[in-house]
Amino acid sequence: MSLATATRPSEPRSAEILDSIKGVFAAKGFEGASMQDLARAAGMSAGNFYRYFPSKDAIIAALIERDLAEIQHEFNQIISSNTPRETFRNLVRARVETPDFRKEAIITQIEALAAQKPEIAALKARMENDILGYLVASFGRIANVGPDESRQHFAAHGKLVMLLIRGLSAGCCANGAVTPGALTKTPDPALAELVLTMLDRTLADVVAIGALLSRPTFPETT
Amino acid sequence: MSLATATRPSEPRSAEILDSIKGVFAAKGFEGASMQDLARAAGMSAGNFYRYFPSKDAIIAALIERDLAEIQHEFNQIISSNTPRETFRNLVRARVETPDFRKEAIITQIEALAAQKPEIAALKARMENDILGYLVASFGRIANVGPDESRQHFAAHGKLVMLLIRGLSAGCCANGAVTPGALTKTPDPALAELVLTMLDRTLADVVAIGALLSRPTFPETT
DNA sequence: ACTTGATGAATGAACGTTCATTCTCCTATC
DNA sequence: GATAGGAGAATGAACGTTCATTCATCAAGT
Repeated sequence: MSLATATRPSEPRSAEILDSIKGVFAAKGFEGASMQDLARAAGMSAGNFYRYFPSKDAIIAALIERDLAEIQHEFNQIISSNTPRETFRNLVRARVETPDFRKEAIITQIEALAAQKPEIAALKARMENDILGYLVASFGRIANVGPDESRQHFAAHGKLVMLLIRGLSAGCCANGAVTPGALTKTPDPALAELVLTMLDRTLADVVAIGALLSRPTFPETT
Repeated sequence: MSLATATRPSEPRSAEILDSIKGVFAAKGFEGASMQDLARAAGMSAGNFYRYFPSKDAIIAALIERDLAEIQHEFNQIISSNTPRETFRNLVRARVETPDFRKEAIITQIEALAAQKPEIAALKARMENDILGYLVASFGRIANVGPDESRQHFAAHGKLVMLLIRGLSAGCCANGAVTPGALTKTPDPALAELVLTMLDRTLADVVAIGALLSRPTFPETT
């Protein structure tokens, strides 16, 4: 029976497969990695691979989905923390000092793919929008500001933070050798320090704006 | 006589062709654009296209080369200016407020391609290195500091500036529609303002460090 | 024996690149 | 001025390869 897609394999198995193929995408790029490569990395045949992902595009879609879930979990830590600002800073520092190179390389691929495949572009847009939402919510929590006001005043700050972190992490993937060992590069420490300073300044700005909003003595802050 | 590669076409013609195909690369991506697409955009046949560029890779190589020349020219304006700081800020502002979307989209493609083709990775590395060199030289000029000291103290600042500008410009290419009209998007003005603020702060930092270096009262600045 | 999981060769489309051929236009000769 | 010759410019069909995807077949468990 080839119709009706036989049976749907288990969810956790798909997650395992995603883990085992991340490296291939990171090293060879989306178009550079053939389905044979991916199946081999997953330890199965090309045909069987299609029981887990209906197409090549679906693989990156799944990767995005999974990343998004992880990120959401991290932000939940911040928002539910008693010391949100410290929690935020710790998570940022961890991400800045030891970035996940494969993840960043894959995001680079997704960015390029978005020009070619509208579905990927939509996924990417949703991912960025979601992350921005989490960031703005975190800022609201840190600055003690309601959701609406937070979104209104901190959206640009959120984008700036995304820009800084992504830019720093992407920079250290500037490899050039296809050798997998070259992916173990750490970002320029001096640059990382500067970026952290900028992040601190941005957080300070956010808190200051929040303080102004709480005391509506000068409501002219358009 | 097909041997001896016939004749080498003129340089300016190649530049014209690059102009006419930039949009195709930006809209469809590097792998998404076929040689037929590119030839059609250039108004010639596929075969004739190869008289101008020996391979698909060579096209992006040429694009990088040309961009680099333009950028070098802009930085020469800064370095040879009597008011380098103002010139710098003006050029940055122009780039931030009206980015060249096609150019940014192509850089996104190059970044993804670097994972796949070592030659492109090398070109990309050279491009980034050159731009960093120009930035550091500009900072040296602005802060009145020699080249060696500039390179030693301002390298990270240069990388930060690259990160900020590239991140902002790349963000507004977050299209998703393949429709060419969608490329006419302007960056979030609030974000652009924040980025400019960050750039000003960085420039101020650079000038402050330069002032410290001129007066070697406290040489402990490791 | 029958279902389920897995295989990997086969398929067909798409692509970069090549090349035999045609077209265009300039020049030299009458 | 008209014509023939020839060289470079341009064409587009064809080639060989690669690759995502499918499917007939097999293996193992019950």
